Amino acid sequence: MTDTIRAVRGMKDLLPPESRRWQQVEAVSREIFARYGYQEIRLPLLERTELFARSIGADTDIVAKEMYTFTDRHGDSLTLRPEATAQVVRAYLENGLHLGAGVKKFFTIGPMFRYERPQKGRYRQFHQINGEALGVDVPELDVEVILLLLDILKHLGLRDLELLINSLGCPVCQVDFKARLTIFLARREGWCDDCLRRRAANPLRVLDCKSQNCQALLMEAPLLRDCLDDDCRRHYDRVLELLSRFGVPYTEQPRLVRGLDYYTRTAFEVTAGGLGAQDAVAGGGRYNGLVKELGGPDLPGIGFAIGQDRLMEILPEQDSPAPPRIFLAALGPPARETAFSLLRELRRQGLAAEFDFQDRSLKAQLSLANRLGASFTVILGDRELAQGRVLVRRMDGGEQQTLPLDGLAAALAALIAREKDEHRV
RNA sequence: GUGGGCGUAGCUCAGUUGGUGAGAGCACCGGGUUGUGGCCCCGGAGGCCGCGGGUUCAAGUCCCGUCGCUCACCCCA
Repeated sequence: MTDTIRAVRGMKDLLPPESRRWQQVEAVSREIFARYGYQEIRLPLLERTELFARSIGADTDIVAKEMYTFTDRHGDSLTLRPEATAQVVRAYLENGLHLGAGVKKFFTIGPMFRYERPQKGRYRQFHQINGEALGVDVPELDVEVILLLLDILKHLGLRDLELLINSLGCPVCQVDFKARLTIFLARREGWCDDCLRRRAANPLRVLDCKSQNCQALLMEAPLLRDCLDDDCRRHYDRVLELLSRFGVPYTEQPRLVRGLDYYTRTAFEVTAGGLGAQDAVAGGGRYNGLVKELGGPDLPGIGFAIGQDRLMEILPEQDSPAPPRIFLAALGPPARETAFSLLRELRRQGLAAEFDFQDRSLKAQLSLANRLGASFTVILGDRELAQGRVLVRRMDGGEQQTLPLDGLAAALAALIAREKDEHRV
């Protein structure tokens, strides 16, 4: 168009009716979180840059090139959060939540920011639903987190999801593995340019290169799971055992590495069709070194993030019935006066009511009522006003009845209640 | 950052080898009912054809540039 101001690249307006579906997704999530004993925390969108630099890893793409970072008026370097886990840990420590014994379980929902080229399923402002459990490192908790995640997705009506899982081991295993992998990578020829770069910076990333050629070369690469020490091995085996026992289908993905440096042991991803190249709807894993890294005691943690924008893309259609609405159609100034008062009265009764703020013909008003999905329209003109009555029109059939203006709110409430009962049957 | 595709009405899109007046469907407004919605019929409003430059007698159509959107790479949710 002309030079009207547009939304910033990679950021979108969320409009009705879609906004309603987002609310529904969030409501379902909250309900399932509550069932599993996870409580909501709401966190700032802005943090000191150092928090992310230290937790996510200075060499990761997120930190190296994707953060929205700026200096505030005080000279502090601040960053719009690119992910939630680091923040959750920060809040956990800052508020002394780690001091009590046992597991602490949280969830948080909100926007994250990464400066990337937008594409399908990837935006500069995107939205995550996060679950985090801190303080205990037992395989049962890993399984709980995965079950929780799958439960949410299932309650949202998603099917045909695939759970990919791997163990990244602990830092000790990783040192061993990286050494072996580095040797392997150096001995082979034919890596793509990106992998040559990764080989130097972070060899683990070579593992999930999408180039067919590199994947072929990787067929004989050492596997993380062969480098796990006894504890990590036992932990991983137990996770898999429990998943099997609960009948949760999974696919072991020995080359699943994930792009944040803090992951240890269990790492997982949920993928779905229909998302294009960005097919991960959710991902997560254990982060046993993170709390300590951020200055706290050596406490473990595990969590996941659901990509809400991607989730919305694959959500099955399901139209929720519109709430019953009453529309007030008024003809002429005196009737409009009465109608406006009546509008307030109906709403005070808890009824959803609306009227035409433009003074238009009855025809136009009924047409509006129809568009809004009103179940009843109250018609109020001079004739009705003179008799102290109104016409009440059912919008689905068109039958009309006359009701006294006195006590109209209660009468309509009764009508609506009966309506609801009938729908339930 | 790199590459492909696309920018015509609020939305989805037509627009033939460049050739009188810029179109359709949906949505919107009005009429067909003196005070009665949906369906139907009639009418109306709404476009610097993304922007700038060039070629040409003539550009929505061809060329260059630019901005934007989109998909993909990188990487992740």
